[in-house]
Amino acid sequence: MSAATARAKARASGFMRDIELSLPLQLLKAREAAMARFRPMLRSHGLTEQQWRVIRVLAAADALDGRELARRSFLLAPSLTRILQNFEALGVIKRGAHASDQRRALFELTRKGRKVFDEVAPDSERLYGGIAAEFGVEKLETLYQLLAEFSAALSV
Amino acid sequence: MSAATARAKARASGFMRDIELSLPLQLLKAREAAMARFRPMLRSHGLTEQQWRVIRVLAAADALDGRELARRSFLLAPSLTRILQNFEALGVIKRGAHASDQRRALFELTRKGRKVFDEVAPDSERLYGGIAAEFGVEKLETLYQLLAEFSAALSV
DNA sequence: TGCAAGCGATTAACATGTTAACTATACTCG
DNA sequence: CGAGTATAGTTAACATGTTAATCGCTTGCA
Repeated sequence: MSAATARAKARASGFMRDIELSLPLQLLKAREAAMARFRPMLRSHGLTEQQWRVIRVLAAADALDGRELARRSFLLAPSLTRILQNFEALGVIKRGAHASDQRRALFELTRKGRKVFDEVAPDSERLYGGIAAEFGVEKLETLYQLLAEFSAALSV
Repeated sequence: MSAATARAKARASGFMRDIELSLPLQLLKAREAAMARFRPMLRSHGLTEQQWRVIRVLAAADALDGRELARRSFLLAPSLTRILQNFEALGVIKRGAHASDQRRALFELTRKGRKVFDEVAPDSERLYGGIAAEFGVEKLETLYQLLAEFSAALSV
């Protein structure tokens, strides 16, 4: 596009920063760069990224209710409901009753679920290590810090 | 979970870094913190985030073929196909033929599409300005830089 | 006690993400 | 020229994202 055309377009449609200055888009690109490595590995284990997050959270806890599971795995309730129904049918998790609140359900991995975790975790750690090495451990730390500050700054 | 339980679990299921050290998850959280502000605004205009990306890209260009539109809006081909079919039916975009390649289609905004852009762009700029102000322009710049380096480092 | 409000989980409806398959067109090289 | 390969776009199938509505249970409070 010529400069004249650009000016004409600016008059016609107003100004807006270039889409390259869209933070959601750049966050998405960075995320995709990382997920492009994890996704094929997870797929070879028959898991989606979100399913792996659920297994990973449950492996680090004992039993969790849905609310806490959703918070830690950063999934919305409807997505979590579907994943848990699927996992329950597959025998990867089991559902228990909450002692004092009949609304809640408690979820935990079955032996089969823990086996899935044990199979996937080493692959995940290996890929993560590769990313840390390529990008640089210090820069990675800086990025974590900035992301945390950003999330905190906007959550007010 | 007690320390003893944690150790037992570590023996039983192997080690894995805490999920808080998942870069995809932290990128997702930061992205969600930002999108939580944009999404209600876009919804009030009847748009999804992805639909707005398409309009925004087309507003900054003349006519684009699907390949280039997908690249700039960072959408996969199937998603783009659905969005463009929807937009075409609504009269937001129009589809033209490519001069020398019958496989390609050229897409551009209609007058109606440019009107949508003109209505949404000021709201988008306003929200973006608020985020930049709250997080800090310099830190935002650092974050952009780190994200770009990360994406570049992993795209090898 | 009883009821209104709140909460946890699910369901519904539609849009997008993800991979694979498919169609039509374009290219390449013998 | 022509078979084989590559590319642009679409379609299919299933999983997740997003918002709204629903249902049962719990809690606060008159």
